[in-house]
Amino acid sequence: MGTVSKALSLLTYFNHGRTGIGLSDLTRLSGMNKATVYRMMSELQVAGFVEQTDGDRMYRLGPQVLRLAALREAAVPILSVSRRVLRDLSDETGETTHLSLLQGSQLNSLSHAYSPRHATKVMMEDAEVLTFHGTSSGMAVLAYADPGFVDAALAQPLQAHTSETLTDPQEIRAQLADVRSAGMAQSIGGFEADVHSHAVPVFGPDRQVIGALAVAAPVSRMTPEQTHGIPAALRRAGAALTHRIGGSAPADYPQDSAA
Amino acid sequence: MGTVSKALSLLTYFNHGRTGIGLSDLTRLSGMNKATVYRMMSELQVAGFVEQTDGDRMYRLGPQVLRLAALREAAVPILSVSRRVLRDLSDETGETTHLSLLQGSQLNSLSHAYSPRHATKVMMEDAEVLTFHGTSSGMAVLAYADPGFVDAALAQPLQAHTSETLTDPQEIRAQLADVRSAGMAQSIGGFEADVHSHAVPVFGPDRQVIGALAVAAPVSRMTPEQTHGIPAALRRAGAALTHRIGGSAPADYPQDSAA
DNA sequence: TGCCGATGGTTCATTATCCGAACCCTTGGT
DNA sequence: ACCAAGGGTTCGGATAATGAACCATCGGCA
Repeated sequence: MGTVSKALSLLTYFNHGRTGIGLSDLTRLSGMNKATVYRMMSELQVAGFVEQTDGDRMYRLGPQVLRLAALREAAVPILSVSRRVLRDLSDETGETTHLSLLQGSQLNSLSHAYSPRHATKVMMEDAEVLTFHGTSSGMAVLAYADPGFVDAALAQPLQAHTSETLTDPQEIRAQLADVRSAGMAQSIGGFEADVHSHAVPVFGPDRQVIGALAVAAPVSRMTPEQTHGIPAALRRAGAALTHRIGGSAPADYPQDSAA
Repeated sequence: MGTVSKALSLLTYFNHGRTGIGLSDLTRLSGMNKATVYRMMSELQVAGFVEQTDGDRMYRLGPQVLRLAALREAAVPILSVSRRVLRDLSDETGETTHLSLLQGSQLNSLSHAYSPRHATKVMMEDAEVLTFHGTSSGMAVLAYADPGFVDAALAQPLQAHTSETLTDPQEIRAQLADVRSAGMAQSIGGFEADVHSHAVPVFGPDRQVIGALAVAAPVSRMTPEQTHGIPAALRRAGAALTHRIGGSAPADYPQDSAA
């Protein structure tokens, strides 16, 4: 691995639970030498990718990432496009919706929308890592990912979020086949108990899956009517999002015949 | 310069006018060897910081920056960043400073700092609504807001806080032109008699104005020295704040020539 | 058709750069 | 006064970055 990759990998240790990391912690987390980490963080700091707080000397992400994100949006307005789609889908279903995108080998939640219809709702946080095996979004992505990618994802230790989480690679592969034939993944209590979520894949211009669009509802609210209406609305929204970002579904994706 | 810095410097060539750059262009822009640029971009690509389009092989910023930006937002609410800027500016000028941010269609004061240098000082309260026409902060924001936003703001009844407050939309628009050419707004007794305040706009990552940074001093203390020193310090502080929150000024904003 | 220039991508010997064990300095707890 | 832990620094040896030259492909263009 090159020096640049190592330096950038340091940034992956930041998340919602760890917005600031000290030099020693970062050394332990990365397994690299302290001097190495220090030099890399110094370079990242000069570039504005991280900054150090004044009191404790914790590192945190710097302002430069905001600039880059704004430029990325200017070039590929996935987030701004998705916001409308998410809003409409939340309005239509009355439930929480969210978009997650593949970033390298991990799936990150990046945008969400709530519906004001009900007092109780599923809460979401942006920039969180989603597991492939334990979420409907993850399964929707895996179902349309390269075989090699699936192998790599399932080769890692599969943690059970709840008692409902599937962790046996064989069972997961069997379910992926179901997802492919339905064009949609579904998870009842697989990530958090009491949450029933549906997800459809989102495709890029090269017909590769780039992420997933999902609806998450409390199990208690999944009436027969919702059980029918949510998948229908989600399918439409997914197709719309894929289309609006210039993507197209692969030939074997079950197309909405009414489209 | 280290390898990491060089690699990251490649990202600086992306801007609103150049959202996609080819390998040869990037080589010319950076002055580095083509093989070097290629290797670095490959590493950045694996990390998700850039991606290559399928047709032409232009590089553009990748989805990973979105994740980092979301985390930065979560980690650094703009207020905590502004507190240091306000403190430094108060120390430097010896006067009261405050930050106001656009929230929807109204401007709210959100943070302030006092200087211990003088016994008399302008007092501030956080979370107060500032009028656009009657405060230097409001004028600084309006001067860089969308035309439609300005129209809406001036269409409302314009109350006079003091006898000095401008309330004629025509006169206000004329003054906004002055603010634009100076890059700074100024109000002598416009909100409260006896208060002379200066304000500069603060910009977000999308070059939109998001608020204003201001210095408020008693009229009696505005010596010729202060009349020169406060605007200079304020300009610097405004640029620093805009930068530290990842923002950038629009092209037509009068830049500090000594920067 | 073959030539031309421009582009993206690759190779490999040289050497600049990075690495890491060990060290220093400061802080906070006891 | 001591200790442990954190941030930061040093310097010779190991490694990874470098760049001139090369290949492959593409799109004009006579």
